[in-house]
Amino acid sequence: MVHSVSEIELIKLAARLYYVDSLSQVEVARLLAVSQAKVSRLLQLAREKGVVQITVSEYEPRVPELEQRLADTYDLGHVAVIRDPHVRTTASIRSNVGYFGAPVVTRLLRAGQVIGLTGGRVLAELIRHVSASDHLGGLRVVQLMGSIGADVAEFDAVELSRRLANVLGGTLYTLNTPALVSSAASRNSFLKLEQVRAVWKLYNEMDVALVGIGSLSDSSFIERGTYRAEDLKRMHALGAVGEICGRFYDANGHECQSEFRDRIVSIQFNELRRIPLTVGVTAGSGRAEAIAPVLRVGLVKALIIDENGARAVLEIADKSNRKGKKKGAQVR
Amino acid sequence: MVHSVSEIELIKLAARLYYVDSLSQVEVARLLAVSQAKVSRLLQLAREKGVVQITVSEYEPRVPELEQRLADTYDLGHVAVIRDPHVRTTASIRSNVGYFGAPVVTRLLRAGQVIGLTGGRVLAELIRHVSASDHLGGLRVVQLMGSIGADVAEFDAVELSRRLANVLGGTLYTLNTPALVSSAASRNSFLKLEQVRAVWKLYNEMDVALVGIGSLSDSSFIERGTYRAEDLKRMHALGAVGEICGRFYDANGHECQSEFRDRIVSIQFNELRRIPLTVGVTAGSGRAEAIAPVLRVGLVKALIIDENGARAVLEIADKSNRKGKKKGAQVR
DNA sequence: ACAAATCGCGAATATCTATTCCTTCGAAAG
DNA sequence: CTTTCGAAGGAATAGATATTCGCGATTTGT
Repeated sequence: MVHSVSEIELIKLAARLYYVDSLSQVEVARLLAVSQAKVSRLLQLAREKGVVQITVSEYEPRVPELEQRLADTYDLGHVAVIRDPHVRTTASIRSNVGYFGAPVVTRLLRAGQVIGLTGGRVLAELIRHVSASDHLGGLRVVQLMGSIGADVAEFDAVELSRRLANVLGGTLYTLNTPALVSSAASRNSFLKLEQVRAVWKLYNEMDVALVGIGSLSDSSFIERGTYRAEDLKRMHALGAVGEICGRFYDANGHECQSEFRDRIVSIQFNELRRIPLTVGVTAGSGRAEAIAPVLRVGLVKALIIDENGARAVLEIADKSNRKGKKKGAQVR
Repeated sequence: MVHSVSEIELIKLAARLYYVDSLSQVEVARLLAVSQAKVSRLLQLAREKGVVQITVSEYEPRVPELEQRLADTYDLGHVAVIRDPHVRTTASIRSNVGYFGAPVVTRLLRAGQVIGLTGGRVLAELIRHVSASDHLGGLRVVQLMGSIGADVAEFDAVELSRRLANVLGGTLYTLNTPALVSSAASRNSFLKLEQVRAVWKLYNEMDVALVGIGSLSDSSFIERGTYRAEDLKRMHALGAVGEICGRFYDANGHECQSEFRDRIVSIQFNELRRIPLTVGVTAGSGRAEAIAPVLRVGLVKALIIDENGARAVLEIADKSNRKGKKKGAQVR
């Protein structure tokens, strides 16, 4: 692919006519007596070779100020607060967090690590935007909880794990069980399965876990029919404010006792807490009450969140600071 | 059309995603929760507002060295030597000369002037590329010779004059006669027509004339059937080397005596020579022998020519310099 | 020297982008 | 409160661009 001097002149000429004089490629082609296809290729070369330079004034996709405050307040190692898009629909906020969160998360991972994943819509968006060019290799990607519905949804832990393993390079360790089984006994028999136990063992070797944080009001579990609205109402009465891996916890970050606790197939909080790096991935200000507790107790050690969500979380922190004992939180 | 801060952030984001991350507009639209149409508009704004800056490394469409040599050799006021394109077909060379020659010519013109035009394919290309944004107004555009064929071709003097008058703004003065009539008597009766005489009078007020320079070997006149190949052969035997406005001349730039001379309806050489600025527009190295004489005798005072043609003309100049008396030409 | 592989190109086509047209919404005027 | 105007944006579509495919030329390997 060597280009002669006159070839480079040709490229310059094409670039000049197209970008400066804004002729169409067909017009340029006529002028140069080549095909439009060739003009398209010439222009690509022009961009690659720097004959044409396109500079875009920097867009800052993150909000450093909020990141700093969150990191200070909850003593987090890594925080990414993703600036909200102009049009704030749930979907656009999610995909924004996914798009700009993906490279942040990717940079936390190293070749050969054991990575755990749950499901969730925001997490799904993030995984979608993990680029194949960040290939690491040798990962072991482990599913942290069973599947939510009978059918495998786009954002189930299995699907996300599979995609991550494919894109970054690594092996998928799948649980192949539902998230919620009919009884404690049933759960125990599941856990005895060789396949499941092999996965479970990896929980102790895990380097990074990526988890979604669920609220009681807007939950994938209801959408997918695993829990019913009444179930959540009851859990709420018991003090539950959020959910991770299908497990409910209260405002102090303690897991709630309930009929479900023994029927859920997923990593346990004590195991989760031992993982060196647990990254919460979430979007939307309605989640704040679910997020604050797990940050406070260190169940989640890093956070990818949207701008509005971040503000909501900080507001909660401020409130409890003002009236309660100033435990762990400090004003900056 | 005022844009808020968040609107500008939106523009930046769109530009960033499109130009830096090279997402398609549809993908950007999904991410921003707007339509693709809006993204297209945002990107346009981004370019207009300088959020995106596209710089193209300079392409030098002209060859200053050859221009200098031609100007020195023939004492020309204005010379443009247009760099040859990579692929040298007759068509691509012509359109190149037209494209880059057009602004040069336009810059020579002033509002209110009387401009004369002949026909010709290169001149046609040039006129084609005169941009409406260079509107001057008040021009009088005069046809310097009759039409070559029965049908009006793309590159007939009428058509070119009409277009120039339209684009730059001015009135068209058309001859409405054939270029070659059947007899001297016929010619005389044509010249007596009030309409024709009105045009002819303008020849004395003319500020600028744009003329093509024809060779005997490759002539529009043959293509259009005005002259036959035998005619040209005969003219060649009489010493003719070129043609301007349908009039033949020899290597010394003197008009040839011939049966045609009294039958051609076009401006005369003595009138042409009085015009303050006569611009020759030509392309192709085969024309060199026709070009050199008219430059030497000052029938043409400025030149728009392609690179190869320029070299050929200079070669002729060098040759006659070396063996003949060093009249007017100087080595630089 | 000949076959095989590679390259470069343009025609056809798939894909992406710009524009047109129309609807909606909100502000200003009546 | 109603009407009118204009701005803003999306759906449909016209128009432009990128990609695929296959062919012929050129180089490479045997």
